[in-house]
Amino acid sequence: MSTVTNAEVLPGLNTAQRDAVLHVDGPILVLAGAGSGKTRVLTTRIARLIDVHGVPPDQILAVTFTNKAAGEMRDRIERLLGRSTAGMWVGTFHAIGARMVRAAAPLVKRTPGFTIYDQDDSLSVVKRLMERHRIAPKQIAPRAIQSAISDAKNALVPVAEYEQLAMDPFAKAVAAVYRDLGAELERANAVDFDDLLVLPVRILRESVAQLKKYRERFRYILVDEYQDTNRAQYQLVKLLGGEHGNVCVVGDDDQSIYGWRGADIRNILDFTKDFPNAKVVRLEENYRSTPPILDVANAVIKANVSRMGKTLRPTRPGGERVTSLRALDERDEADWVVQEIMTRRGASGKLSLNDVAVLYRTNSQSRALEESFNRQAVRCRLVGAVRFYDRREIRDLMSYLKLIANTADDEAFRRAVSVPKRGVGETSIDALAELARAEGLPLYQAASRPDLVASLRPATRIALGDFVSIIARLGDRAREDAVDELLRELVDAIRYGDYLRAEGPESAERLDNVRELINSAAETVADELGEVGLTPLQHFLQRTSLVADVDGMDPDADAVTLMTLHNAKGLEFPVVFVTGLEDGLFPLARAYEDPPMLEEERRLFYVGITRAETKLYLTYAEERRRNGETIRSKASSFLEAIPEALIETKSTVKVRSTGRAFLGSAGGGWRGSDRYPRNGGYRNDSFVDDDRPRVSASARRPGMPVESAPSFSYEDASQDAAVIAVGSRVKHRKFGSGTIAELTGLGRDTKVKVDFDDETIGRKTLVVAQANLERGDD
DNA sequence: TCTTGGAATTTTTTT
DNA sequence: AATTCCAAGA
Repeated sequence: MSTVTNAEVLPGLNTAQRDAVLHVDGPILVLAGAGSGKTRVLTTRIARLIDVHGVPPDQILAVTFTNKAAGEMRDRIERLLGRSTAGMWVGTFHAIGARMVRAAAPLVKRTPGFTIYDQDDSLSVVKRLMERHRIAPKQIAPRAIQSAISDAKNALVPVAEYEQLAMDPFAKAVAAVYRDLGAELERANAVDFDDLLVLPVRILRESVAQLKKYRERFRYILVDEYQDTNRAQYQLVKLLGGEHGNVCVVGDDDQSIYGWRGADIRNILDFTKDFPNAKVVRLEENYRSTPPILDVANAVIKANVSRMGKTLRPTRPGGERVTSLRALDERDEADWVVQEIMTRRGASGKLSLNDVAVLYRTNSQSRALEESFNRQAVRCRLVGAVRFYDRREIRDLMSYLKLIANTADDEAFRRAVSVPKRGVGETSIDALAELARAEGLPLYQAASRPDLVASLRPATRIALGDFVSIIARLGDRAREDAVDELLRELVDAIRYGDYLRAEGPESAERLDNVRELINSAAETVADELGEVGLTPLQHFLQRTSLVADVDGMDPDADAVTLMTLHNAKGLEFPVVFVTGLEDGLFPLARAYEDPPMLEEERRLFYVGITRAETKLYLTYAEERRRNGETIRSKASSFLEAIPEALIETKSTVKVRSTGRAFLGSAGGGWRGSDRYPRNGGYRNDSFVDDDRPRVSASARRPGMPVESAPSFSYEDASQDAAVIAVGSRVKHRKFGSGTIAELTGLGRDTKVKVDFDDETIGRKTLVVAQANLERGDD
């Protein structure tokens, strides 16, 4: 007896969920609030399609946001069905796109073994192309160009159209690079992340046969997290499912947090226009969180103007109030978080570390937290931050593997040929690149042509010859060998261990990472995914270039999870801390100038809140180091906007200060702000006792006259020392004279922005303690 | 070609 | 704070 027949499954579902599950043919939009059981709806629906309606698994396409979610979805469906779902395509848009490109590679002038360039790879291509077009990176940031191209691709704007629309110098520069990038990627038999969406669209648009093939194959299409799809993804869905209309999209406009990546909220708002007969189901009953948490969530999201409007209704009873915490600084905040976790663990006895997540806006915030966890010997796992595959030693070896798999990959060639150092430097590579370009060849092939390299220095020629023969030899092995075996041979051939050991004290850790890479390669060799015609190495590379941070999250080890709010999407934890709730950090300062951006930040906060099942903490610090300078800030406006009654307020310090001004700080940047003493109730006034004159924090109070002491002198300022204040004149050894325009940071962190008289120099940011400024000329 | 030390610079979020 | 950039020297 099937486990997904009406009698057994439907009683567990509410009316709306049942509506969504029972709908079979035709379009359906499921507006699923956080924690409303949408995963259950999706999995049950798919299980029923297979079991009750007899749809073969290979006629189903399910799109998820991460590979991890894909794996979980397949597992759950197979558990419901009690059998395999082999043949069903489940994966991210990018993974599915890669598969489509692989299957029709010649149509987009690639081979099935193409390389996927990550952001760093394509940025370095962009830089080189800018050089070719004589676009100064000082004037236009390479990243800006890269992201403009990415936006264009995600919006499906082709090069020709972009060129026509390009009016200003920036857009013209982008257009030039955009055009060349396409040619460059093609020549390298490579694609970038965006191409994994754009190229499938092109394939379906330009080849009737392909379109027919996929339309007939995928009779049922399901898309999760639909609010975060961009135009290209939307187009893909429309091309594949537009005809039969068996498209089920699930999303929540309140959880749209990827606008900056081209996600277009109109996709969800306009779904019923694109599919006029679409059924719409709303899931508003929340099964995840307790009422106090949902009260806060609803109160927060209510402030957004552009939303469809939806209120989460609790189904769970009772629950603790949400706690907010004010801390002194990031370290204080982190210490408190760890202690609170341990206290809760002691009190309840059955709270496992796996039940706890600590979330933050930016990756750099993880550091203080991680240190605190380590200091207090509490296990934690960090998701994101430095991705495994981004580590230098891993990138080194991966570039070899990529080059072996695809000798046209010039990015891989450039990296591989220069580590370990073998006497082929930038000059030689550039010379080789010139030769290669003249012949229209990839670097590797140019390097293996004796007639071409004849013009290079003998030493360079020999070094290149050795390199080429190593790659060629390993290339032969790659056809047969397992990837871990190949990696061992590689490490041996280039003496990578010796190289790392010569590098210094971190070599042990790096060697560990190399071993880990070899282990992970050993695990993936057997995994075929039903695709044919690729070598083990090609499988390995295709897989590793699409892994997300959360994908590698190991749920077995008992540890607290630390990650960004973006990474927390789709996850849930009994206990959640949202940290760093300070104005300027969350929401980020720039969001204040841009109302839609502010709303997106608020949605991100909403996502964070709704991750919590039983207890939510919202914390902030009065002072935090950011980019090397100490920033003082007040509680986030998001926090302030929550009705007081919903929150229990705490502070790391029990005794309140009187709020009196500091005697020692002339200019009084902190006057009126109440700072708490660190220990006990006694103010030890380290600022007053410290006899070192300090640059005041006045810069933070625009409009106030600025007075400050030069931080680099303990004695009286000498005659030559510059007056560091806004408006004063200074002289720099190299840049000449200028006027101070801005002053930031405290003590040794003090930085000035100087407008130099020489127009070609313009405005520069200098660290006062280092720049050796002299008194200016007037 | 590669090393070095000082200077300048950080886009927030990621498939 | 930490990485990346740059110019000068080996």
